[in-house]
Amino acid sequence: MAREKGAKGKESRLRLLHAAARQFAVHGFHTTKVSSIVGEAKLSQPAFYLYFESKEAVFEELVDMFRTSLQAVINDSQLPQQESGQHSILDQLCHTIQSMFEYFYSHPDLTRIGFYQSPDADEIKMELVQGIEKMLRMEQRNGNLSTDMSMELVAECLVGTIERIIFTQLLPGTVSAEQLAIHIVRLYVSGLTRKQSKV
Amino acid sequence: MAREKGAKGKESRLRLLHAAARQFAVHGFHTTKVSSIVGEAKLSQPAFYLYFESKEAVFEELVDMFRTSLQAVINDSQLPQQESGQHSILDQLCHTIQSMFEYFYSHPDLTRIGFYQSPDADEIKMELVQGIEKMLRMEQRNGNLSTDMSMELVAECLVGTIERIIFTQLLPGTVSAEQLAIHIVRLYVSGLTRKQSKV
Amino acid sequence: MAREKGAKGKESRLRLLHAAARQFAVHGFHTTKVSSIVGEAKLSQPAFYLYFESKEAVFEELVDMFRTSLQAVINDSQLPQQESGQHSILDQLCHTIQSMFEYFYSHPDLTRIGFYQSPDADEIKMELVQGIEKMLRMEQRNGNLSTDMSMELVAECLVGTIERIIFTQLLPGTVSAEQLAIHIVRLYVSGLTRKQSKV
Amino acid sequence: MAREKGAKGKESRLRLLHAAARQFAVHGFHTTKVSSIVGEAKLSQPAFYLYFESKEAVFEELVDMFRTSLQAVINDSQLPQQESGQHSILDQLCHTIQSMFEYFYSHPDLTRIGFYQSPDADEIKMELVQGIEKMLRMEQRNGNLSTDMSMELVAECLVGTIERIIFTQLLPGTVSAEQLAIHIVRLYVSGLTRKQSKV
DNA sequence: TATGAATGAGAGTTCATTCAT
DNA sequence: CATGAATGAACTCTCATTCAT
Repeated sequence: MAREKGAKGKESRLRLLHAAARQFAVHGFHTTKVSSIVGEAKLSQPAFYLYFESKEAVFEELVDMFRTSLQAVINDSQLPQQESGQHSILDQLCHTIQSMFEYFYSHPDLTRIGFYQSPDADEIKMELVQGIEKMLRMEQRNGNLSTDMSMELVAECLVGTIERIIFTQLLPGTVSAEQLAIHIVRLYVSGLTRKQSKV
Repeated sequence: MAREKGAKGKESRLRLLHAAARQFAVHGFHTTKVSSIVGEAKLSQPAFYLYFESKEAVFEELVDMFRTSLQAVINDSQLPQQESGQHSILDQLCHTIQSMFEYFYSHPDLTRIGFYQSPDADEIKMELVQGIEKMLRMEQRNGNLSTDMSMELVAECLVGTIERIIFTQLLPGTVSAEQLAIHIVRLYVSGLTRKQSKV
Repeated sequence: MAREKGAKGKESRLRLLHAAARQFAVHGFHTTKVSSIVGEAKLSQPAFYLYFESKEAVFEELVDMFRTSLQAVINDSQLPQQESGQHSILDQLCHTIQSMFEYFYSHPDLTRIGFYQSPDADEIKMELVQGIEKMLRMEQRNGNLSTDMSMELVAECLVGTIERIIFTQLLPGTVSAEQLAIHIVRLYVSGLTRKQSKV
Repeated sequence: MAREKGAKGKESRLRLLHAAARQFAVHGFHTTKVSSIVGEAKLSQPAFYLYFESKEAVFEELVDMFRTSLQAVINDSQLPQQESGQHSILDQLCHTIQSMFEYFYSHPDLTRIGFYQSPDADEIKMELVQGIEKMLRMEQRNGNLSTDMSMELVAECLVGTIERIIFTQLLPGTVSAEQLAIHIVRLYVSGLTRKQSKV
């Protein structure tokens, strides 16, 4: 199976993958018919099975792509050099969130699939929570954050926020990734009370 | 059709409704088979159609129940009249959220359906956002909240948080509705910075 | 599955079973379509799955019926009381073979399936060989048979003969079960040479 | 189409033929996929259609090879001219059967196909029956065989035996072609009764 | 001579839904 | 009020076969 080698084959596979992502994102797994996928990809149904084992298999492939990319984004964005100097509080977190938002924004279908449609969604979000929790803990250790809240709970809250914001603000294009990241971090850091925040 | 009256009929209908809620909550709409619903309700398939027009119809009925109840909870919890003096900031919000959490906790299946499974989930959450936004605006007008953040955005963030917290903290029973409400509101009001809040 | 209880259900199941036997016997497993089975049984395709798990399942059920019945025939026909007196040589074998022939004749479809179409055919025939070998050994011990041939080989030969004779003589109705049994046993006992046999 | 000439072409064709024989012998016609045949032959699917019209066509070609060869074996082995005196009874038959066994043994795949898998199997066996019947009749006319049995029936019995013995004794290599031929003929000629035969 | 890529046709199976009782 | 029995419609997947190179 999947003996394809040449450029044409790879292109067809990609077309199918994109079409599948679109359909799954919009209609969900069950409502998406293989026939619509191949329809959008302008191929016949058997062609689908030339490149994928089953409808489930493509779905999983897409979910894995999302999952892997998301992890990569988190890891890669963690790099910004921690200089000795005064980077304002939580720059790191803000930067990571912005990077994630940028990824989500440029992969809306995968994001919808990975966050909404997949049975693994919970797991994926858990991983996200853990990543964020780690960052929060670090800041906490650095003395930048209050010690009387469970950072795990805060991370959960933040992930919930992120998740929702993606679909109501980011993907519709209402607000930019950067703005969104800034707003959210400021909110979480300083809260809603009058005294101005410094972020 | 066949508007049933007797007690037995009503009971059967209820059994089906509960069974459906359970199945939908656990397996989602498409994966839930009418046969499993009637199986759990210890009735036959035709009996199902004696009480409901279709599989979709029960689902919608359940979603509507959730939607309506949620609205009621919001409205009812809004009542505690603001007495004379200084009730600590955002008591109202905290109370509302706690009431909601209590409702969610006692109706986990409906909650899962209304928040996760339903195509109307977005709408329902929007309504929730609006309710919360209204409250936040009021506090803002009362001078209790910073004016340099969009209360709409904050409401969105808060709803995202609530939504996630329900499934990871509340329903598993890890934290009580009251505690959860307090924590969340404190987080949103005071933020994560060192200086302790008094909420 | 297969919740059928009433008389009508049982009758439908039987109709399907017969139709399946017919179709499998004539066309073999792969060429037989579920659509032809239900066609012959005057039912719709879903009805088929009301009574059987799959096309393979019916097939196996039929094979098992054949296998079991065949064993039963062998066992039951082994009973004829061994009197002290002179029952002519190999009466027992002859009687068993005749009983088998009678069964085959009255269940031609099952026989075709069990002997020709089933992947288990080899096993079934092996069982048959063993049954016959046992009888031959008994006669050998009784001093009725030559000791310089492997009874296992003879049993194999005999089963081959039986198998073929069924389809070319018995089922077409050319020769009766009784006549056939007598001829075969006589042939195997006395051989083809001039000196007359006494059977 | 495309009557190929070159050596490479002929070799590819042969490879396919062998692969097909193997696959058909093991899995039967329907379960054998063209893809497995070309897989075993290390060629691509279109290559298959370069040399054969269809899956059915190869199958028929193989069956025809078997059928023709078998006839040839029978005819050729009939040659050993009956010399002067008393060649022991049924030497001819024994020799023919041995020749056939030798052919079967060296062409196990074709044999399985021609005897088991082909729809023409019945016809092929009928031809075999006729060949053997002719020989038996000749011996009968020569006064070597009893006259009170139908030689047609005996031929049928013998073919059944041969058929089975091939797959349970010959092909597994348990017994040699020569030994097998001797045993069988002795059995059919002298039977199972005590008085020893001299064949 | 050979193949990567593609497809038409069809099979088995599932499921929500209804008929007859 | 309830069910055993049945079905229409649809969907996923397979396979022999061909096109274009």
